[in-house]
Amino acid sequence: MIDDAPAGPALSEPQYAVLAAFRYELRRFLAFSETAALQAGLPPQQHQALLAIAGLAGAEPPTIGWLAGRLLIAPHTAVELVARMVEADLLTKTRSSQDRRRMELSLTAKAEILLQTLTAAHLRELRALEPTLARALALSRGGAS
Amino acid sequence: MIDDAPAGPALSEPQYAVLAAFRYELRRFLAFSETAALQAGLPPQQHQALLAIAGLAGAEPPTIGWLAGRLLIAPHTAVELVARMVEADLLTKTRSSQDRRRMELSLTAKAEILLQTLTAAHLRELRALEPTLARALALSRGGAS
DNA sequence: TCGATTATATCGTAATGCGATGTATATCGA
DNA sequence: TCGATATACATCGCATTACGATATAATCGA
Repeated sequence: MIDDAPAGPALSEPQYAVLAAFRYELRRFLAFSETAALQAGLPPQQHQALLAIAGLAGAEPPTIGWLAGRLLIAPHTAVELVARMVEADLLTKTRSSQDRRRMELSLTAKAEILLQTLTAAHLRELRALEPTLARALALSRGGAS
Repeated sequence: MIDDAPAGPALSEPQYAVLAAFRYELRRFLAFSETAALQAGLPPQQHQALLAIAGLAGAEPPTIGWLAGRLLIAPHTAVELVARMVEADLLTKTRSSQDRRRMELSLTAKAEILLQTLTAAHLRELRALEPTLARALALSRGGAS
């Protein structure tokens, strides 16, 4: 085996266990979310797009580029995502009159209904998962020297 | 707009904003993790497999089916993942003598070195991100009736 | 007004997980 | 102990989705 660490102090086994547990809980939450979205008829990434737009408090209307930033995807990937969502009657896309390069996005009534149900379910799940997640998170924080 | 909810009580805008913020922070952590793994030369899912195995405290040696359970993927997907990792000299796969159906997995020295560096970086990142994540998590919990 | 930047769009490609299915081994009941 | 069933791993083809490279239109600064 290896006695000495090549890139820092040796990590104890509990640190791997704690981080692994945190990632496992994260996966479970994300898996719940994906399943819930799919059961509602939404590809998971489309659900995230709806949530990001609905959660935008500011006065600025969301655009494709803004959505890409929130979802951490490339702008041209957001273009394709939005095209699928417009096709599915989840978003409307209108060219901005101020800046004719921009496309302003807004939720359709269908999207709002879907998102409302999904968000309620997510908040319930998060309340159930929160203690475990918070504990794993706290352990991770305190786990290293 | 919609005054009344079709599937439960109406959700206020702040609830969308809070949940959206939580998911955004989650994405940022996961994006950090993927980038860190790739920079170390590991596909992200292979990194997760290494972490899951290293974090296994029990005496039972990990198998392909066990790994599938921890990663929340189908068993045959884990088969393919493990095959890629054996090919990349990250795992060894030996048939169990107790149950010749099972394949027992263990990390190679190369994998241990990679994982140690990655885990240290993740724990650092998690310490930095923890306040924001914990706050978003707490808000989500308290956000619904 | 011209070059640089920004915003969106298109096309081909690659990675990865799944469904359907197959094979070997183990286990349980009569 | 033999056959039915369950378990564990494996293979193949397919679908989804994001990316890289690239293109076009609109805006902005000097």
